[in-house]
Amino acid sequence: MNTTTRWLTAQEQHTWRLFVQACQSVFAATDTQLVRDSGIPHGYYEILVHLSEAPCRALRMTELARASTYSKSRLSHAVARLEERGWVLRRDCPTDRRGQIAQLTDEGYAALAAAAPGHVAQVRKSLIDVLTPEQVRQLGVISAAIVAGGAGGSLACDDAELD
Amino acid sequence: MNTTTRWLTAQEQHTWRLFVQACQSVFAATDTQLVRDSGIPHGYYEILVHLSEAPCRALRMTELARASTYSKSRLSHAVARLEERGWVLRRDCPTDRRGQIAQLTDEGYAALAAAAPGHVAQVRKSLIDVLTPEQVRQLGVISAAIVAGGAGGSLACDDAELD
DNA sequence: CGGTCTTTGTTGAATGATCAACTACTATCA
DNA sequence: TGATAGTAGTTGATCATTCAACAAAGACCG
Repeated sequence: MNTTTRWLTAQEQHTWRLFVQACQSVFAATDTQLVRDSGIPHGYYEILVHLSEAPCRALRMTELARASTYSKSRLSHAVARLEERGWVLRRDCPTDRRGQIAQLTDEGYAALAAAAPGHVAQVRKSLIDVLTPEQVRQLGVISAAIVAGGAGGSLACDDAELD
Repeated sequence: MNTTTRWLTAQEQHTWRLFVQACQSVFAATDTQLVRDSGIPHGYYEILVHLSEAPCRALRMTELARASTYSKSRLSHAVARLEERGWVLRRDCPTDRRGQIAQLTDEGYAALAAAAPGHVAQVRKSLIDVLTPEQVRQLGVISAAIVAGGAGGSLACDDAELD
Protein backbone atom coordinates (compact mmCIF):
# COMPACT_ATOMS: atom_id res chain seq x y z
CA MET A 1 0.00 0.00 0.00
CA ASN A 2 2.16 2.83 1.28
CA THR A 3 5.92 2.84 0.96
CA THR A 4 6.56 3.82 4.55
CA THR A 5 5.62 1.14 7.03
CA ARG A 6 5.05 2.22 10.59
CA TRP A 7 6.53 -0.81 12.27
CA LEU A 8 5.58 -1.71 15.79
CA THR A 9 7.79 -0.50 18.58
CA ALA A 10 9.37 -3.11 20.79
CA GLN A 11 6.73 -2.50 23.44
CA GLU A 12 3.89 -2.64 20.94
CA GLN A 13 5.14 -5.87 19.44
CA HIS A 14 5.58 -7.35 22.87
CA THR A 15 2.04 -6.40 23.79
CA TRP A 16 0.67 -7.77 20.54
CA ARG A 17 2.32 -11.13 20.99
CA LEU A 18 1.28 -11.39 24.60
CA PHE A 19 -2.25 -10.48 23.62
CA VAL A 20 -2.35 -13.19 20.97
CA GLN A 21 -0.98 -15.71 23.42
CA ALA A 22 -3.41 -14.67 26.13
CA CYS A 23 -6.40 -15.05 23.83
CA GLN A 24 -5.27 -18.45 22.63
CA SER A 25 -4.69 -19.50 26.17
CA VAL A 26 -8.08 -18.39 27.43
CA PHE A 27 -10.10 -19.77 24.54
CA ALA A 28 -8.24 -23.04 24.40
CA ALA A 29 -8.92 -23.54 28.08
CA THR A 30 -12.60 -22.62 27.93
CA ASP A 31 -13.21 -24.69 24.80
CA THR A 32 -11.44 -27.68 26.26
CA GLN A 33 -13.41 -27.45 29.47
CA LEU A 34 -16.74 -27.13 27.69
CA VAL A 35 -16.15 -30.02 25.33
CA ARG A 36 -14.76 -32.22 28.07
CA ASP A 37 -17.47 -31.59 30.66
CA SER A 38 -20.51 -30.89 28.51
CA GLY A 39 -19.78 -32.12 25.01
CA ILE A 40 -20.63 -28.72 23.62
CA PRO A 41 -18.24 -28.02 20.78
CA HIS A 42 -16.73 -24.59 21.02
CA GLY A 43 -18.92 -21.69 19.95
CA TYR A 44 -22.23 -23.54 20.15
CA TYR A 45 -22.47 -22.51 23.76
CA GLU A 46 -22.70 -18.91 22.70
CA ILE A 47 -25.54 -19.68 20.33
CA LEU A 48 -27.45 -21.37 23.11
CA VAL A 49 -26.80 -18.46 25.44
CA HIS A 50 -28.13 -15.93 22.99
CA LEU A 51 -31.22 -18.01 22.32
CA SER A 52 -31.81 -18.51 26.03
CA GLU A 53 -31.81 -14.77 26.57
CA ALA A 54 -34.13 -13.95 23.68
CA PRO A 55 -37.83 -13.26 24.31
CA CYS A 56 -39.32 -16.70 23.66
CA ARG A 57 -35.95 -18.38 23.56
CA ALA A 58 -36.20 -17.92 19.82
CA LEU A 59 -34.51 -15.69 17.28
CA ARG A 60 -34.48 -15.13 13.55
CA MET A 61 -31.40 -16.68 11.99
CA THR A 62 -30.01 -13.32 10.95
CA GLU A 63 -30.50 -11.87 14.42
CA LEU A 64 -28.81 -14.86 15.95
CA ALA A 65 -25.93 -14.64 13.52
CA ARG A 66 -25.41 -11.00 14.36
CA ALA A 67 -25.56 -11.61 18.10
CA SER A 68 -23.12 -14.50 17.90
CA THR A 69 -20.89 -12.91 15.26
CA TYR A 70 -21.41 -15.98 13.09
CA SER A 71 -21.66 -15.81 9.34
CA LYS A 72 -25.02 -16.88 8.00
CA SER A 73 -23.47 -19.92 6.43
CA ARG A 74 -21.70 -20.96 9.57
CA LEU A 75 -24.82 -20.47 11.63
CA SER A 76 -26.88 -22.47 9.20
CA HIS A 77 -24.52 -25.43 9.51
CA ALA A 78 -24.24 -25.01 13.27
CA VAL A 79 -27.99 -24.89 13.82
CA ALA A 80 -28.35 -27.98 11.68
CA ARG A 81 -26.04 -29.80 14.07
CA LEU A 82 -27.76 -28.40 17.13
CA GLU A 83 -31.04 -29.55 15.64
CA GLU A 84 -29.68 -33.08 15.30
CA ARG A 85 -29.01 -33.03 19.01
CA GLY A 86 -32.50 -31.85 19.73
CA TRP A 87 -31.31 -28.64 21.34
CA VAL A 88 -32.74 -26.27 18.76
CA LEU A 89 -35.46 -26.51 16.18
CA ARG A 90 -36.33 -24.43 13.18
CA ARG A 91 -39.72 -22.81 12.66
CA ASP A 92 -40.99 -20.84 9.72
CA CYS A 93 -41.29 -17.15 10.36
CA PRO A 94 -44.96 -16.09 10.22
CA THR A 95 -44.32 -12.57 8.95
CA ASP A 96 -41.58 -13.25 6.40
CA ARG A 97 -41.81 -16.41 4.40
CA ARG A 98 -38.09 -16.37 3.69
CA GLY A 99 -37.31 -16.36 7.37
CA GLN A 100 -36.44 -19.15 9.74
CA ILE A 101 -36.68 -18.93 13.49
CA ALA A 102 -34.31 -20.89 15.68
CA GLN A 103 -36.10 -22.05 18.80
CA LEU A 104 -34.26 -23.32 21.86
CA THR A 105 -35.84 -26.56 23.08
CA ASP A 106 -36.23 -27.58 26.71
CA GLU A 107 -33.47 -30.12 26.18
CA GLY A 108 -31.28 -27.36 24.81
CA TYR A 109 -31.99 -25.16 27.78
CA ALA A 110 -31.27 -28.02 30.13
CA ALA A 111 -27.96 -28.71 28.41
CA LEU A 112 -27.04 -25.06 28.71
CA ALA A 113 -28.04 -24.90 32.37
CA ALA A 114 -25.96 -27.99 33.07
CA ALA A 115 -22.94 -26.58 31.28
CA ALA A 116 -23.05 -23.08 32.72
CA PRO A 117 -21.50 -23.59 36.17
CA GLY A 118 -18.45 -25.36 34.84
CA HIS A 119 -18.03 -22.78 32.13
CA VAL A 120 -18.29 -19.88 34.54
CA ALA A 121 -15.77 -21.52 36.83
CA GLN A 122 -13.37 -21.87 33.91
CA VAL A 123 -13.80 -18.24 32.91
CA ARG A 124 -12.90 -17.30 36.45
CA LYS A 125 -9.85 -19.54 36.48
CA SER A 126 -8.64 -18.41 33.07
CA LEU A 127 -9.38 -14.73 33.19
CA ILE A 128 -11.17 -13.04 36.04
CA ASP A 129 -9.34 -14.51 38.99
CA VAL A 130 -5.85 -13.98 37.57
CA LEU A 131 -6.54 -10.24 37.33
CA THR A 132 -7.08 -7.61 39.96
CA PRO A 133 -10.51 -5.94 40.01
CA GLU A 134 -8.86 -2.84 38.63
CA GLN A 135 -7.38 -4.84 35.76
CA VAL A 136 -10.77 -6.37 35.01
CA ARG A 137 -12.15 -2.86 34.79
CA GLN A 138 -9.31 -1.77 32.51
CA LEU A 139 -9.80 -4.81 30.29
CA GLY A 140 -13.46 -3.91 29.92
CA VAL A 141 -12.62 -0.41 28.79
CA ILE A 142 -9.91 -1.62 26.44
CA SER A 143 -12.16 -4.29 24.92
CA ALA A 144 -14.91 -1.76 24.38
CA ALA A 145 -12.49 0.51 22.55
CA ILE A 146 -11.38 -2.35 20.31
CA VAL A 147 -14.94 -3.38 19.53
CA ALA A 148 -15.90 0.22 18.86
CA GLY A 149 -12.98 0.49 16.48
CA GLY A 150 -14.58 -2.27 14.48
CA ALA A 151 -11.18 -3.92 14.19
CA GLY A 152 -10.17 -1.35 11.65
CA GLY A 153 -12.87 -1.57 9.06
CA SER A 154 -13.56 -5.03 7.64
CA LEU A 155 -15.73 -6.66 10.25
CA ALA A 156 -15.83 -10.05 8.54
CA CYS A 157 -19.50 -9.52 7.88
CA ASP A 158 -20.51 -12.44 5.78
CA ASP A 159 -20.36 -14.26 2.52
CA ALA A 160 -19.04 -12.49 -0.50
CA GLU A 161 -19.04 -9.01 0.90
CA LEU A 162 -15.37 -8.23 0.63
CA ASP A 163 -14.33 -5.71 -2.01
CA MET B 1 -18.68 -30.11 40.35
CA ASN B 2 -19.34 -28.02 43.43
CA THR B 3 -22.81 -27.11 44.54
CA THR B 4 -22.05 -23.43 45.01
CA THR B 5 -21.34 -21.62 41.77
CA ARG B 6 -19.61 -18.28 41.99
CA TRP B 7 -21.45 -16.60 39.15
CA LEU B 8 -19.95 -13.63 37.40
CA THR B 9 -20.98 -10.20 38.58
CA ALA B 10 -22.64 -7.94 36.07
CA GLN B 11 -19.37 -6.11 35.52
CA GLU B 12 -17.40 -9.32 35.15
CA GLN B 13 -19.85 -10.76 32.66
CA HIS B 14 -19.84 -7.53 30.73
CA THR B 15 -16.06 -7.55 30.60
CA TRP B 16 -15.98 -11.21 29.58
CA ARG B 17 -18.37 -10.67 26.69
CA LEU B 18 -16.59 -7.57 25.52
CA PHE B 19 -13.29 -9.39 25.69
CA VAL B 20 -14.63 -12.26 23.59
CA GLN B 21 -16.03 -9.83 21.06
CA ALA B 22 -12.82 -7.83 20.96
CA CYS B 23 -10.72 -10.91 20.29
CA GLN B 24 -13.03 -12.13 17.56
CA SER B 25 -13.01 -8.70 16.04
CA VAL B 26 -9.23 -8.35 16.02
CA PHE B 27 -8.46 -11.84 14.76
CA ALA B 28 -11.17 -11.81 12.13
CA ALA B 29 -9.77 -8.56 10.80
CA THR B 30 -6.15 -9.65 10.80
CA ASP B 31 -6.92 -13.04 9.29
CA THR B 32 -9.04 -11.50 6.59
CA GLN B 33 -6.36 -8.99 5.73
CA LEU B 34 -3.62 -11.60 5.55
CA VAL B 35 -5.57 -14.00 3.38
CA ARG B 36 -6.83 -11.25 1.13
CA ASP B 37 -3.50 -9.49 0.58
CA SER B 38 -1.01 -12.33 0.91
CA GLY B 39 -2.89 -15.59 0.57
CA ILE B 40 -1.46 -16.77 3.84
CA PRO B 41 -4.17 -18.73 5.61
CA HIS B 42 -4.56 -17.66 9.18
CA GLY B 43 -1.98 -18.96 11.63
CA TYR B 44 0.63 -19.93 9.06
CA TYR B 45 2.02 -16.44 9.28
CA GLU B 46 3.00 -17.09 12.86
CA ILE B 47 4.85 -20.24 11.87
CA LEU B 48 6.81 -18.32 9.27
CA VAL B 49 7.61 -15.58 11.78
CA HIS B 50 8.98 -18.01 14.32
CA LEU B 51 11.09 -19.75 11.70
CA SER B 52 12.40 -16.44 10.39
CA GLU B 53 13.58 -15.49 13.86
CA ALA B 54 15.27 -18.80 14.61
CA PRO B 55 19.06 -19.19 14.26
CA CYS B 56 19.30 -20.61 10.74
CA ARG B 57 15.66 -19.93 9.99
CA ALA B 58 15.15 -23.52 11.06
CA LEU B 59 13.58 -25.22 14.06
CA ARG B 60 12.82 -28.68 15.28
CA MET B 61 9.15 -29.49 14.84
CA THR B 62 8.57 -29.71 18.57
CA GLU B 63 10.26 -26.37 19.20
CA LEU B 64 8.21 -24.78 16.48
CA ALA B 65 5.03 -26.27 17.85
CA ARG B 66 5.78 -24.89 21.29
CA ALA B 67 6.63 -21.45 19.97
CA SER B 68 3.51 -21.28 17.86
CA THR B 69 1.26 -22.99 20.42
CA TYR B 70 0.35 -25.56 17.77
CA SER B 71 -0.28 -29.18 18.57
CA LYS B 72 2.22 -31.53 16.98
CA SER B 73 -0.47 -32.90 14.74
CA ARG B 74 -1.65 -29.53 13.60
CA LEU B 75 1.88 -28.41 12.94
CA SER B 76 2.63 -31.52 10.95
CA HIS B 77 -0.33 -30.89 8.68
CA ALA B 78 0.44 -27.19 8.46
CA VAL B 79 4.09 -27.71 7.54
CA ALA B 80 3.01 -30.20 4.92
CA ARG B 81 0.92 -27.49 3.29
CA LEU B 82 3.66 -24.89 3.63
CA GLU B 83 6.01 -27.38 2.01
CA GLU B 84 3.66 -27.72 -0.95
CA ARG B 85 3.94 -23.97 -1.42
CA GLY B 86 7.71 -24.16 -1.29
CA TRP B 87 7.90 -21.91 1.75
CA VAL B 88 9.28 -24.49 4.12
CA LEU B 89 11.14 -27.75 3.72
CA ARG B 90 11.80 -30.62 6.06
CA ARG B 91 15.27 -31.89 6.86
CA ASP B 92 16.30 -34.81 8.97
CA CYS B 93 17.80 -33.89 12.30
CA PRO B 94 21.47 -34.94 12.46
CA THR B 95 21.54 -35.59 16.21
CA ASP B 96 18.19 -37.33 16.67
CA ARG B 97 17.03 -39.65 13.98
CA ARG B 98 13.41 -39.23 15.04
CA GLY B 99 13.60 -35.53 14.56
CA GLN B 100 12.57 -33.33 11.69
CA ILE B 101 13.76 -29.80 11.14
CA ALA B 102 11.54 -27.28 9.46
CA GLN B 103 13.62 -24.93 7.34
CA LEU B 104 12.28 -21.65 5.99
CA THR B 105 13.12 -21.31 2.31
CA ASP B 106 14.06 -18.08 0.58
CA GLU B 107 10.66 -18.09 -1.08
CA GLY B 108 9.09 -18.46 2.35
CA TYR B 109 11.09 -15.58 3.71
CA ALA B 110 10.18 -13.47 0.72
CA ALA B 111 6.49 -14.25 1.18
CA LEU B 112 6.75 -13.29 4.82
CA ALA B 113 8.61 -10.08 4.05
CA ALA B 114 5.98 -9.18 1.48
CA ALA B 115 3.15 -9.86 3.89
CA ALA B 116 4.60 -8.11 6.92
CA PRO B 117 3.86 -4.46 6.16
CA GLY B 118 0.19 -5.07 5.49
CA HIS B 119 -0.11 -7.23 8.54
CA VAL B 120 1.54 -4.67 10.78
CA ALA B 121 -0.71 -1.98 9.41
CA GLN B 122 -3.74 -4.10 10.21
CA VAL B 123 -2.55 -4.77 13.74
CA ARG B 124 -2.23 -1.03 14.19
CA LYS B 125 -5.70 -0.38 12.81
CA SER B 126 -7.33 -3.15 14.82
CA LEU B 127 -5.58 -2.82 18.11
CA ILE B 128 -2.73 -0.43 18.75
CA ASP B 129 -4.13 2.73 17.26
CA VAL B 130 -7.55 2.42 18.89
CA LEU B 131 -5.90 2.43 22.31
CA THR B 132 -3.99 5.08 24.19
CA PRO B 133 -0.32 4.33 24.93
CA GLU B 134 -1.29 3.83 28.55
CA GLN B 135 -3.94 1.29 27.54
CA VAL B 136 -1.43 -0.56 25.39
CA ARG B 137 0.80 -0.77 28.43
CA GLN B 138 -2.08 -2.00 30.59
CA LEU B 139 -3.04 -4.59 28.00
CA GLY B 140 0.49 -5.90 28.02
CA VAL B 141 0.46 -6.32 31.78
CA ILE B 142 -2.98 -7.94 31.72
CA SER B 143 -2.04 -10.32 28.92
CA ALA B 144 1.10 -11.33 30.74
CA ALA B 145 -0.94 -12.13 33.84
CA ILE B 146 -3.33 -14.26 31.82
CA VAL B 147 -0.52 -16.15 30.11
CA ALA B 148 1.24 -16.65 33.43
CA GLY B 149 -1.98 -18.04 34.85
CA GLY B 150 -1.77 -20.71 32.18
CA ALA B 151 -5.46 -20.21 31.51
CA GLY B 152 -6.26 -22.08 34.66
CA GLY B 153 -4.48 -25.35 34.26
CA SER B 154 -5.16 -27.28 31.07
CA LEU B 155 -2.92 -25.65 28.52
CA ALA B 156 -4.21 -27.65 25.56
CA CYS B 157 -0.81 -29.29 25.29
CA ASP B 158 -1.21 -31.92 22.69
CA ASP B 159 -2.67 -35.22 21.59
CA ALA B 160 -4.20 -37.47 24.16
CA GLU B 161 -2.95 -35.69 27.21
CA LEU B 162 -6.27 -34.84 28.79
CA ASP B 163 -7.16 -36.62 32.02
C1' DC C 1 -48.61 -5.45 -13.09
C1' DG C 2 -43.60 -6.47 -14.44
C1' DG C 3 -38.75 -5.73 -13.84
C1' DT C 4 -34.82 -5.29 -11.02
C1' DC C 5 -32.44 -5.23 -6.76
C1' DT C 6 -31.83 -6.72 -2.15
C1' DT C 7 -32.34 -9.81 1.72
C1' DT C 8 -32.83 -14.48 3.78
C1' DG C 9 -31.20 -18.68 4.36
C1' DT C 10 -29.37 -23.13 2.51
C1' DT C 11 -26.20 -26.17 0.15
C1' DG C 12 -21.91 -28.61 -1.36
C1' DA C 13 -17.09 -28.41 -2.23
C1' DA C 14 -12.74 -27.30 -0.46
C1' DT C 15 -9.87 -26.23 3.32
C1' DG C 16 -8.42 -26.34 8.11
C1' DA C 17 -8.38 -28.36 12.89
C1' DT C 18 -8.86 -32.13 16.14
C1' DC C 19 -8.52 -36.75 17.77
C1' DA C 20 -6.85 -41.41 18.16
C1' DA C 21 -3.80 -44.60 16.48
C1' DC C 22 0.52 -45.62 14.87
C1' DT C 23 5.79 -46.09 13.61
C1' DA C 24 10.27 -45.27 14.74
C1' DC C 25 13.62 -43.88 17.65
C1' DT C 26 15.80 -42.66 22.36
C1' DA C 27 16.35 -43.24 27.38
C1' DT C 28 16.41 -45.70 31.48
C1' DC C 29 17.31 -49.39 34.22
C1' DA C 30 17.91 -54.13 35.51
C1' DT D 1 22.05 -56.92 26.49
C1' DG D 2 16.95 -56.88 26.76
C1' DA D 3 12.68 -55.00 28.53
C1' DT D 4 10.05 -51.10 29.26
C1' DA D 5 8.76 -46.55 29.06
C1' DG D 6 8.90 -42.13 26.99
C1' DT D 7 9.49 -38.87 22.98
C1' DA D 8 9.20 -37.22 17.92
C1' DG D 9 6.56 -36.93 14.34
C1' DT D 10 3.11 -38.65 10.88
C1' DT D 11 -1.27 -40.26 9.24
C1' DG D 12 -6.23 -40.80 8.26
C1' DA D 13 -10.91 -40.22 9.85
C1' DT D 14 -13.99 -36.97 11.51
C1' DC D 15 -15.72 -32.70 12.31
C1' DA D 16 -15.88 -27.48 11.84
C1' DT D 17 -15.36 -23.40 8.92
C1' DT D 18 -15.19 -20.88 4.78
C1' DC D 19 -16.35 -19.76 0.15
C1' DA D 20 -19.12 -19.38 -3.89
C1' DA D 21 -23.25 -20.40 -5.87
C1' DC D 22 -27.93 -20.74 -5.41
C1' DA D 23 -33.35 -20.56 -4.69
C1' DA D 24 -37.01 -18.12 -2.80
C1' DA D 25 -39.20 -14.23 -1.19
C1' DG D 26 -39.60 -9.28 -0.11
C1' DA D 27 -38.81 -4.20 -1.58
C1' DC D 28 -38.84 -0.70 -4.72
C1' DC D 29 -40.07 1.67 -8.84
C1' DG D 30 -41.57 2.47 -13.64
